Amino acid sequence: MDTPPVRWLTEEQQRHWRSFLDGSARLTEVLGRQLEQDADLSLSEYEVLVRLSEAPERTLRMSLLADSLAHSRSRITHTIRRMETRGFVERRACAVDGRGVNCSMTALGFARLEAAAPGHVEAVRTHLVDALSEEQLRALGEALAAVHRRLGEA
Amino acid sequence: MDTPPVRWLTEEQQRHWRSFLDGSARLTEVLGRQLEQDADLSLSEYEVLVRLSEAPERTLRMSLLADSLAHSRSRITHTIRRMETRGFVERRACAVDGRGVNCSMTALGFARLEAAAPGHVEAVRTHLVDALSEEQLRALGEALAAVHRRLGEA
DNA sequence: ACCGGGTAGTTGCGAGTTCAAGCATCGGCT
DNA sequence: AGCCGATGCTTGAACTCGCAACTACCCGGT
Repeated sequence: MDTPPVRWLTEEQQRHWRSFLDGSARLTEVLGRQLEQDADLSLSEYEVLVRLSEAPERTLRMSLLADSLAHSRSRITHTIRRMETRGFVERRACAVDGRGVNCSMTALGFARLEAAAPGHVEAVRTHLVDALSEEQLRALGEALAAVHRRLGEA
Repeated sequence: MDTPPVRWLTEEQQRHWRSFLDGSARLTEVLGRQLEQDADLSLSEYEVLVRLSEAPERTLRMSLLADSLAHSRSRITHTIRRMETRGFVERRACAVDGRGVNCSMTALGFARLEAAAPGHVEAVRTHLVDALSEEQLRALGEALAAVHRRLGEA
């Protein structure tokens, strides 16, 4: 009835894991900073706008927004409330489900996204896409897709 | 004198970039949650303890701690202050540089790290290492190492 | 029709992070 | 020696986010 021995990581596994932790933190940090400075948007606000811009009617339910961004519901509520006071989005009750709330992007929000996108894409290129070979980028994406699938199985 | 056309990402590049953003957020989230619940430590507190445990005398300057974790100086100050009140670390003035502060891990801090490590390593295995092939993990680590190098060149 | 458990979203508060400002020290220069 | 910009670290306020509690609504079973 004793605990099984700990299966520590090899030195190499540890190195990769730390590279990931460190690199991803730094990467999202510089991308967030770029957006903040050039477009006065946080990375999550930007992503909210992107999701809305791709949705039919440029409108999404709060919970879909939350799920697709992997954010908590309360986080989305807070974020959207702030964006609403800035005039980028608006909320209205959902007709088919009395509990639901539809969030849609305003023209102002769309304009802000259009203004922010080129600089952001350029930054993603500089710091990620162009820093890697095609294979590396694919491997990176697929690895994290696998991680995501695994998480979903729980 | 007009701006060059935006070099948008291909659909595939976009997919990989989003996988990365999404997957890394979810991964660090579950790992942080595991630590929080099982060991009452945040992921950054855990990493502070790891760095200290590996340092000579189990002691590091505040700024080295900050740099090695890619955290802001004020973030480290706050984190260490909280950990100090919990008895995990202590600070004392640096002898050779009057401005510096040495942070060292206490026995209590070391014990806490030892208690937390097995569960954390197990979680890293479950959600990352065992979810990927050896090549995938290596590719992941190397990709982010490359990103890190590129960031340093700026 | 009504309960009851589950879902959608919001709210207040506490914990953590950033930002700007500040203090002390260092080290090169005159 | 004395200045002065740079470095190391801290502080307090503003802000973001998670948690738990709450309201409102949906839907299945009775």
